[in-house]
Amino acid sequence: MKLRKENSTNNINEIYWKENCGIAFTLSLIGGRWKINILSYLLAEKKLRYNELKSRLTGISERILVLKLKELEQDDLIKRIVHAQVPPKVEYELTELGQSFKEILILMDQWGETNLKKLF
Amino acid sequence: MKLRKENSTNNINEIYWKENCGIAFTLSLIGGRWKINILSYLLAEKKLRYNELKSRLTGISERILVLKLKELEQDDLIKRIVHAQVPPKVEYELTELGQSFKEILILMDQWGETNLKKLF
DNA sequence: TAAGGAACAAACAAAATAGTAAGTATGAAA
DNA sequence: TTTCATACTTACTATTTTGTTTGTTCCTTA
Repeated sequence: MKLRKENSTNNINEIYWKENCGIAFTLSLIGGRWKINILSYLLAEKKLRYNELKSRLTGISERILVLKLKELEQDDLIKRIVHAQVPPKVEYELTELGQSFKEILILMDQWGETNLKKLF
Repeated sequence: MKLRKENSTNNINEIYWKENCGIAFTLSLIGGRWKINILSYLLAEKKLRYNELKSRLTGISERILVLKLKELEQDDLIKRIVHAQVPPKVEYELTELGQSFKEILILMDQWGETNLKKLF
């Protein structure tokens, strides 16, 4: 899944900062275009199916959705619940760790909404 | 400075989310490998020269440092103070808007430090 | 007159992230 | 027996971000 070059400067820098700086560590888990959106939908709606997430995340491709869900699961921020059915039914929800982002997400949302308005 | 393709799906998605989601907007300003670190050093030390930032940001390249400082300045998060001297002296400090990130930075730092410890 | 410091700039290259399009598995319903 | 729905894979391509290297400017001091 990961194709990161073990010893690229980029990768070395990321590791260094993740281990030595709380903020960098935090950002490494929720950074990028989609992860916070996934988290905040799950925060608001508790439990969502794959397709429900897909339709809410306007513009996301299936590949990226699956990829981000996997990464979030590996980092123990979300939980994957598989129902043995046909057609398949898979639900996602936040773990306890995922829930602990709540405050940060709320603050980031407030900051964003406040400052977005200034631009329009 | 920007070489973004006006109508790549990637760019379209970013714009859509920036305009419609506070968190996405926030993240668009502080995301990436270095920006939050720059902000938090400036938050802690008030005012820093170019070289001082460079030496604190272990591993950063000059090109990226300059680029990120420019972006932060354009987004009005930091202020560039030029002293007319030779050799040059340029200082950076947070704007008021930059300062308003304080709470978020602190929370992200706390979250990170707490959860970093669990890994070691 | 040559070297030096601070803060960049420019050309190029590598790495990482995101997107596209087509295909797979499963069993039930038509 | 073919179609259908859901939740993905896979192979490939494009875009974006990050890093490397070398060079510039300007006055100052040796």
